[in-house]
Amino acid sequence: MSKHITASPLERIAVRVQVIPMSIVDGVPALLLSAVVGEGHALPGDNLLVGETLEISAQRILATEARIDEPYIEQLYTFVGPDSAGDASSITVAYLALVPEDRFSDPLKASDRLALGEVIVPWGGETGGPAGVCSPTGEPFALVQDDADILGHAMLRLRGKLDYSEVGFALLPERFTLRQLQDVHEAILGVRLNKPAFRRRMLDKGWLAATGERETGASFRPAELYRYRPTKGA
Amino acid sequence: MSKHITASPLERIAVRVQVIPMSIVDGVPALLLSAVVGEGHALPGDNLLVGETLEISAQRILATEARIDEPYIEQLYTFVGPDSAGDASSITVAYLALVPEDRFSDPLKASDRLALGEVIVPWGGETGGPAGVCSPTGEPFALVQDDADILGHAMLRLRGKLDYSEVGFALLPERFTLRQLQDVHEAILGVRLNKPAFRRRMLDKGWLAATGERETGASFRPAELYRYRPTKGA
DNA sequence: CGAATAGTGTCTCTGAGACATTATAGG
DNA sequence: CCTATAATGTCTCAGAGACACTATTCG
Repeated sequence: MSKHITASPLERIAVRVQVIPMSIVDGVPALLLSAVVGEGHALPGDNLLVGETLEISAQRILATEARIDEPYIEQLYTFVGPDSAGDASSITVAYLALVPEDRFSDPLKASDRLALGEVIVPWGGETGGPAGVCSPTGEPFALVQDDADILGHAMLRLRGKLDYSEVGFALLPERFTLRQLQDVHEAILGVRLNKPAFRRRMLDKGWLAATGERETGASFRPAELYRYRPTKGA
Repeated sequence: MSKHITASPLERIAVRVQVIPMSIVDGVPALLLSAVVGEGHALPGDNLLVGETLEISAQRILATEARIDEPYIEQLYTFVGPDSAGDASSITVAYLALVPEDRFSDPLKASDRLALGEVIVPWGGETGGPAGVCSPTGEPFALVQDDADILGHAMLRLRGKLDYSEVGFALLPERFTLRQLQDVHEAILGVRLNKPAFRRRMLDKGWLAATGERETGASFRPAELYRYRPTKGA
């Protein structure tokens, strides 16, 4: 590590914002990766621009690099790492962005610089640690260590917050069936859940409003569609 | 908000690290505040120096401004705010530091620039929001909005992690009684807990190792002293 | 022995897993 | 009527609150 002799010892450095655009695709946690010239794939990211807040910067990166608008967004953590030039150091702020599955298809069709990756979590429960990514056909993507760490943090955060927060609904369309909600939970937690218990728990929380409508196109009994109803107050 | 015309739109700014040195004092969550000239009290903080990681910077600030060494330390969150000069913007990374109660007394005796503040959480459960501080005699301290927000985040984080992590033990000396552990939990959660249930839960987690020793100096039956035993593996 | 707190046994209630049963759509 | 899935009823088990009871130290 190089030491600089400066007039002021104060560190004045570039700020990098790195984003994980995540969803549940085919029942598996998945994310969008941008192609990096000659380096395979990496998380979408860019430097913070003058006048931006961190959250606005993350939204700009998502819109520019992954063509995703109005995501649910959440800060993960911040660390010191090398800057884009590679010699000096910079600060990186990692963000997690969640969207419903259907909002991944348009960006993937429109840009060949984007790739879909399936998340591989090599640890159980809330142990924590880095996570990996592979293509939908199963070939592993090479990730830099920082990206694997960020992704691991993202999965840990999701598993921790899923049960008492709205993150599960950020991964679903506005109207959804209880089975879809359960699929999302199972994908994030990496375990199978008990159906009656899951239904009871979700309905008891008061988060769900039945719409009276039912899904269409199934060749069996159609499930009722629910809507997320944010709880006002404590 | 002022816009700058620069050759590069890249934001190259100072990084500020802000720390909450927290403990449980007399059964109440408390923290150390530094005196700011002409401005009352504020959270200890300083700019990131060249070559420092964020965590090392937080430790330096704690050692320098609050005379606290080897704390349990945890990153809270990062936001864009005004820098120390007040005109341009900077990035602030907030850290939470936890120490046992007895490690607050030496710094408070040694430095008259430090003040002890008791945390006031104006919300129940895990609702979240800013928190306040008052002196041990009950007079409120004025906090800037950012500090109140950071403090609220800290309390929210503590409440959320208390039950499944080691943060509770970071607030206790190496050997402690189950009553002390329960006092810590009650102080953080802001509720009274059931004694037998609390004992069972803690002992069942396998986190505690009985030392065989007992506390001394009490005029009643002395409690057994326990030690925290980190769980290896999942 | 009295006071004060440590530590435990037991009842009950609640929430969740397991499993079986009923309900409803298309073919 | 068959099949596949939705939705629900019920049994059981585990964890936690409530409460009372026993244990142990000092004075």
